[in-house]
Amino acid sequence: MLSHNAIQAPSTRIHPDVPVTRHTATQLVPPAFAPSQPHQVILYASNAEIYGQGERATALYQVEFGAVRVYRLLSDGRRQISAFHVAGEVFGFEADGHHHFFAEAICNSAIRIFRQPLGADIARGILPIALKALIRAQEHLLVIGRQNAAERVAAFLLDQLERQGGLPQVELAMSRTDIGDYLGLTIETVSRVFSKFREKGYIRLQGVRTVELIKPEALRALCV
Amino acid sequence: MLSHNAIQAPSTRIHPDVPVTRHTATQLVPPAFAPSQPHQVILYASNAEIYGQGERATALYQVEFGAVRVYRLLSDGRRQISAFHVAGEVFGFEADGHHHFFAEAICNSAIRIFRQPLGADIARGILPIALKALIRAQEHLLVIGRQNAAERVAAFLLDQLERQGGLPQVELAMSRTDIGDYLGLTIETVSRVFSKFREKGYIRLQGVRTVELIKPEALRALCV
DNA sequence: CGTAATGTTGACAAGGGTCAAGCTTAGTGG
DNA sequence: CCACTAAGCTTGACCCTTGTCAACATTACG
Repeated sequence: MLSHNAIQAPSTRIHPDVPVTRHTATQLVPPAFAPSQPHQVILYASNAEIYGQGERATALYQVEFGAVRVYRLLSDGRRQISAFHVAGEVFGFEADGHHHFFAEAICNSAIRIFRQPLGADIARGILPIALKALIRAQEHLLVIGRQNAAERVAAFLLDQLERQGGLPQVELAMSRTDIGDYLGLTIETVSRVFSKFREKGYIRLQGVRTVELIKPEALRALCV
Repeated sequence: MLSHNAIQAPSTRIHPDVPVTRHTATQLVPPAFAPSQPHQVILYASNAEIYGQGERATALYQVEFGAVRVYRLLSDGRRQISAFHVAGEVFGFEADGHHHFFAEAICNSAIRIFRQPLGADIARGILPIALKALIRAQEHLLVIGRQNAAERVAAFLLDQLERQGGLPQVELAMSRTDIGDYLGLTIETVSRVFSKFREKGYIRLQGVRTVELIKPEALRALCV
């Protein structure tokens, strides 16, 4: 369906940028806490890796500010972003002591890292968060599995709207490539749908990363 | 992408069977335990609903025998199955006290139901299970978002193989429709891929629900 | 200000959806 | 026990949405 003749050199079309840049997590400032403390805040530069697939999972992560993408790769470079995370959100749950995904900062971001092992009380505290993540992922399955391009982009925009507290001026932290890889579309298709929404008067684009949702109800009607 | 002109009467093409059959959970035998007991086992007939979207979520469920599908519907009838569950597996986690999905028995099945509220110790016990479900869902996102029809079906068959302990004779509990709705494909496409795999000698079909995986390595090569 | 990265648009192709017909299997009743 | 029927599955023809390729525009950055 997507990138079929993907045997082609991954570098040509498929995310030449993705990250070869492992462990370049540019630590803009020293940790705010000593390692012996229960948590520390680390700053990551744009596109810096926070953790990688296969690494031992020893910590939980919380976005202080900025944004994070969590994704997985196929061996030919196809990428699926399973979630974006913004300020306040917790991510990095893993089941068997190993990360199954990559996490990267989308823009310059501060991440609070909790390294301590999880006690029963903490387990109780993070269970609701994990369950929310589970429901989000399963709802996203419906979007990707059963909705067309316009419906997917509409769902994405409305999700962004909600996350930014409902004010119609939506600031996108992520590129078109990220959006495409989140929605299971190509950047061209994402771009075309944006243009179509603009022509229909559903949205207004002020710069490429600022979307004003003029008719959110029209977008909502698409998501049924 | 799928079912676009879905404004058509949902009954024609889109799962006329789906459920309408709410709460028909045919209780083939009386509960094995009295209601005051911490859990009970209930038998569900094929296609009986175990719980429905919007219901208050008060319990956890474990498959004793049989198989379960968990899914979500769009208003026009498009369906996305987010997970299948077989003997031993636990499902029915919900975050805010309400079910966000439907659960149905695929075939005659026995489900153990735990109705008691979750204490800290239980929360600790089910956290790993919930996290595993989360990882499964996110991995499934990659399959649906970034793999083509053949790759999806291959991933599905290998998953079934693994779940049945690795013996190459795989018994499918679910219909082609279920498989399609799980993989984000139509039944026709699923059927065509099965035929292609048969022609290539990857699988042998003994009856429509029994698949012998002759060359699992060929299927694995597809999933990269 | 020049260059590279990112985004947009168009032309074209193909994977997979839709529609339709035929085939299999399972269930039912005579 | 077998014939009939319905549900489920397969296959083919056709076409639409979206991917691919390519050129161009815009924005960001040094």
